[in-house]
Amino acid sequence: MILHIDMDAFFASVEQQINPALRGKPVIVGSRDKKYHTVVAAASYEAKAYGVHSGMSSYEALKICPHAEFVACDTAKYTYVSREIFSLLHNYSPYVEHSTIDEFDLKIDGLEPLFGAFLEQGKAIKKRIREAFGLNCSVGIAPTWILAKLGTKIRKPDGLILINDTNLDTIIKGLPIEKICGIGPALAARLQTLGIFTCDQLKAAPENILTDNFGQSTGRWMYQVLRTELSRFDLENKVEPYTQNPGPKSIGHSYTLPRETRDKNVILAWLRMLSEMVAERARKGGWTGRTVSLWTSSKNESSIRQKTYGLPTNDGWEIFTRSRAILSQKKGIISGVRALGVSLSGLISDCALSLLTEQKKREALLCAMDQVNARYGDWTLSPAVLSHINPRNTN
DNA sequence: TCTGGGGTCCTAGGACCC
DNA sequence: TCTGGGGTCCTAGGACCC
Repeated sequence: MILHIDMDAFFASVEQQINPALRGKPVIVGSRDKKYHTVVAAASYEAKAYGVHSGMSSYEALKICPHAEFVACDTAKYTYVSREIFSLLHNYSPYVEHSTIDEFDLKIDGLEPLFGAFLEQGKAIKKRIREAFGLNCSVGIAPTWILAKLGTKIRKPDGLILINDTNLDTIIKGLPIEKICGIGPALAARLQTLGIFTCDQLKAAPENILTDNFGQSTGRWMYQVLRTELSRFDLENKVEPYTQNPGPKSIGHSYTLPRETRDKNVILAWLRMLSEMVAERARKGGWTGRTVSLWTSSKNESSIRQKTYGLPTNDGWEIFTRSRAILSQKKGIISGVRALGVSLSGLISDCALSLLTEQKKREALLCAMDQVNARYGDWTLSPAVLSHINPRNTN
């Protein structure tokens, strides 16, 4: 059984806890330190009541909710609170996972003797988080991660639900397919052309219809996503949360300019800036990477060009040089630039690299030892611990 | 004054090697 | 004179998530 926790209006709620003057008021957390030219990263439930939602431009949000309090996004703050919640959850299960900044997963099989029935466990955790942080969350409990996640989504805010074979079909009856994590606008539109609009319709769809239309991978996933029994294939295909944090696959930064530009100097200045930001973060995390990607976008189009180099780097100048080279090739790079981004992938952990260096040093050492011994006779050089039985040692 | 910024995964085709 | 197949790496683009 998976117990999935999704914090309610997380960023906005943290701000309201830290600053009591914001409590009970509509709060908009913007992604940048500007009231306009940004989008809504999170909205308090008071703001949501006016139709404000994350992702919409703050300009639009302030139009429909002019008296909202605007707060700049402070990721460090939210990360701190998130880690605190994570460590608190270890009191409830030995298996806790942290999938995003405001979501957590607990495996709760076999814990009933300690904490009571599944719903009781959910209730206790919600209460504890509220007491400790003043924050509300929604909890979904189900045999698979995807169903637990669905549970939090349909019971938000402050929800609690247990999904199992007994109530699954009742719950998904008439539920729009977009509620499933992984089915966005594009897949939903394609499903709708097949006459599939709701979760119960999706569950009733024959597997071959889904695989014929969406391929083996996505098709099988769609067939399994609303079922409680999973095959090995499905366990490998994210119906379950990942078991351990595998580290990042890429590190990137991007920036949207106030307006579109063709000025090479402006573009290069930002390229340099973004490269340094990426490099700094890579070094901080102990990563180095071989592939540099340059993303450019204008009003109507966007493109990504990437190039893989033989040697990994986390040097800002080197990343800048590589991204500038991609820019100068111009193939597919759009001329007027509104936003641009630099990202480093093909990441290798610094540790692995230094292990590699250590290994190289050791190989060089052994090679040198062999050469000396070839020239001056076996056992001229040997490991110190062997000195007392060294055939060349007359003592 | 008019849309952010951080990611992940999948697919498909081309180049290249054995 | 004519023709295979498996595997890896790389790139571009699409879809999705918070």
